[in-house]
Amino acid sequence: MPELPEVEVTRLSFADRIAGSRILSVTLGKPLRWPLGCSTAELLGQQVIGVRRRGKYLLLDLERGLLLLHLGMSGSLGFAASLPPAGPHDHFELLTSHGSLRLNDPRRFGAVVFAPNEDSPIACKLLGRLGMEPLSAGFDLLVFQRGLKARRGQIKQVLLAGDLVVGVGNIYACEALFQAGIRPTVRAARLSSSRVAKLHAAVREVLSKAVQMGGSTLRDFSNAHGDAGHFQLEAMVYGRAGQSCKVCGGPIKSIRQGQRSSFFCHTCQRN
DNA sequence: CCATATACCTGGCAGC
DNA sequence: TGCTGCCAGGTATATG
Repeated sequence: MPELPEVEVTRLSFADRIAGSRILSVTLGKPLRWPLGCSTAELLGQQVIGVRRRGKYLLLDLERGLLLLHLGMSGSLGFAASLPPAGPHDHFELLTSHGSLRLNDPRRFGAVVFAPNEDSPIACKLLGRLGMEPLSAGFDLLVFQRGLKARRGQIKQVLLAGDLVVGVGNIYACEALFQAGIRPTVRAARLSSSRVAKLHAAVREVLSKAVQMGGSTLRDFSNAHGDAGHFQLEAMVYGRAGQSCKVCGGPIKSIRQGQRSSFFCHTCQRN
């Protein structure tokens, strides 16, 4: 579930409330993708300064160091003064003076990793190859254009790779390509500059609209308040194989690209 | 260096 | 009802 919009919506739903709190206890469940990388004692008593986002990572700034949180495929966070008893899929919990922050992640592709600072090896390993932030002013059209020109792969795969632009996952790659009228199988390097400009705008528009709609809830995503998102109702192509295109009425196609499903309209998305 | 395949893990669903 | 196989929002790592 968690692409950039879901991660940002999650951040917005608890950042203000947790900021300034102090960590009172740490509870670990089953192993996640990587080990925490520090003792729980190292976290106790530390103040939570704030919550930032980089790509699909949340960065919990502490007095000394930071926690990198990733929601993987099935993760979600909850934050409340008091949470229900922990279930079998709750694998990390910070009890703070402002409330409890809990990660629920059935598939456990997510992670919570401590880094002493942003230049530490572990932080560089996880964040170092990330591309431009699509919703920031730093999402430069010319850099995007040059980056695409240098790629031999298909545009959908290049978007998903995350080393040119971050945060675009399977749902929003499909949606942005539809909005830009670009077929997901086109070689990135073959896109004209006007189509690249269209795609650049489409990525921004689709992601920011999704943030406004609270993200997409396909199965069980919710923000840290427990609210579901609604963007999935706006989807033009994702998950709509065989249904009719909302623009031209033609059938939405589904294909496989790099072991993942892509959805597109053969008529509205040409070359 | 680049592009593609694999692995990680659980649960929901279609089909038999 | 219960079994099997396939599919799912991500991405580091291995392989070619």
